[in-house]
Amino acid sequence: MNKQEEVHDFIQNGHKTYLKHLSIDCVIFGYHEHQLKVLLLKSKKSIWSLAGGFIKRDEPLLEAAIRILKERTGLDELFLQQFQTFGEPSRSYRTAEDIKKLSDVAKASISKDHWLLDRTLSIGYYAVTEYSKVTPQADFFSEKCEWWDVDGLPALFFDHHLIATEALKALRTQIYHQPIGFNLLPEKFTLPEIHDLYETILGKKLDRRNFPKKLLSVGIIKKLNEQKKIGAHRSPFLYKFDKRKYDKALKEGIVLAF
Amino acid sequence: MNKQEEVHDFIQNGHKTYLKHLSIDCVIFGYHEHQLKVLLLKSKKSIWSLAGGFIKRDEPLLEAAIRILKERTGLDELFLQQFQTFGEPSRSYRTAEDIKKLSDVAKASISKDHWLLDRTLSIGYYAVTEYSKVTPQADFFSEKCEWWDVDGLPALFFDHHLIATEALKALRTQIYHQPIGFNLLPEKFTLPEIHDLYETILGKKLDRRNFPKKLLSVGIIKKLNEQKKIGAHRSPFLYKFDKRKYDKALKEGIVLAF
DNA sequence: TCAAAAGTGTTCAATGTACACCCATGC
DNA sequence: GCATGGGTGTACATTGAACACTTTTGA
Repeated sequence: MNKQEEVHDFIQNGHKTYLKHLSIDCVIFGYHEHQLKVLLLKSKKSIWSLAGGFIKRDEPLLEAAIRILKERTGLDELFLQQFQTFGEPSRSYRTAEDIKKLSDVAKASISKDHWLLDRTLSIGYYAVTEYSKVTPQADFFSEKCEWWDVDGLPALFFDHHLIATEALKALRTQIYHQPIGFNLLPEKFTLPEIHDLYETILGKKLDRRNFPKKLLSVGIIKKLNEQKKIGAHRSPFLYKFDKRKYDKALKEGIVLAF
Repeated sequence: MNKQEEVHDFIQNGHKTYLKHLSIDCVIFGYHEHQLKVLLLKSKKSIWSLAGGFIKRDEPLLEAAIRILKERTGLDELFLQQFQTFGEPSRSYRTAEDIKKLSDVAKASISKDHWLLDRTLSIGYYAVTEYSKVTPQADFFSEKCEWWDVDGLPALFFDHHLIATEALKALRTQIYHQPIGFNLLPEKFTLPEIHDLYETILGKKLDRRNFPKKLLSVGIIKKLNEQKKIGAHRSPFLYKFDKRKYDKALKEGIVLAF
């Protein structure tokens, strides 16, 4: 199927594949060079939106989120977290006009009870990734797929601005209580690297000398006897996560104060 | 409509009123005399379950949760919190047999595509209430409605045991970051009363002298110049919440350590 | 030898934790 | 006067926060 056929098929037959009234929206955060970004999509005739999708009739919820994420980023094994379900009735009213923008299906063929006109609740997930790992890939709906600075998002579809804001809040709360970094950093990483990750996500400066104390004392990261060559400067030591303690902290929660 | 007719109508016509594939389950926690309980319902031919319900086609999600809660407890203005959405496909498969148990509708009238046989995702909310304020009230499905000790729940419907466990985890996490007590305690309450509330929810002893320090230093509670007569013992002072600071802490979050 | 980045430890302040004796009340 | 429950403060330990100079590296 070519792209146009795919869209057409989705509009005509999606209701046979997907659950009604429900969608998933993923807020995909990417960090890079001290910038926190969100991956947004845009279709030709429409506005920017989060990476979203529907849940297949027999698909586990988490698998659907992973699938949607993979369709957008090509990555799995990201840090992925359900954080809130959005259910205002007004959040999602589409018009036949909106659907027509998706493809050149004759407007007449969109009946009043078309499945895409239904009220939709959306289950919000957020993900975090190192953004150079991701090749933004527009899917069959979308023309563009780009990273936007979290502090400068454009006008967004529906309530996606609210979803993005809540996701950021949830991520920043979470980072004080769960370790983060596995799958976001290389297997062996330096203190400046992980320090940067935390500063970027929290959007604030963290003292360079105090920062690693808690992670080390909890045992989540371990210093290795190796250094990384970084060119014209002093070689930083490499560290790695202690997966056992990391997972324990993930499960039981920790209290960090930065 | 009498009860039997209501059930019948719900089974036959519910799909016109409610959203497909979606439900809400409320884990209603009640505390009383240092015991933390959960309100459970049981229908005649079935098993114990959480207080659940469906979302009306144009009803905001939160309103639906409030409505379901009110149907069960007669109370509104409870501490009510969305915490997770459950979406395993296997979580909710009913059989025509299950539906028949709800009423004496002829089994033959339950077609294979009956709306109650659909896969259902459930949005989990929890609530907390002082349990003497609640008159457990069986609804039109249920025969019994009782408080069960959180540590001794019976076998539960579907994945309701998981939902209850996750709710308790969420409540216990939340209580370290948001104030709780408003609408759960009388307008004026004593330190022993609020101390008891926290001990009951957390399921552990908290030092009587250290406990109020943080709440006082953050200004969430204020000491009044009045005492409560409690009979044969020394009269404890009354306190009340500073609603402005309470709400601020609710919104911005706090860090408590007990 | 210089510029850029990374390594490292101490002091002080705030917070958390442990702990026990006296007081009020009603019977 | 006694049993019960409530009121209260201090000392110590832990944690967090602030802060600057030295070392390494390659150009």
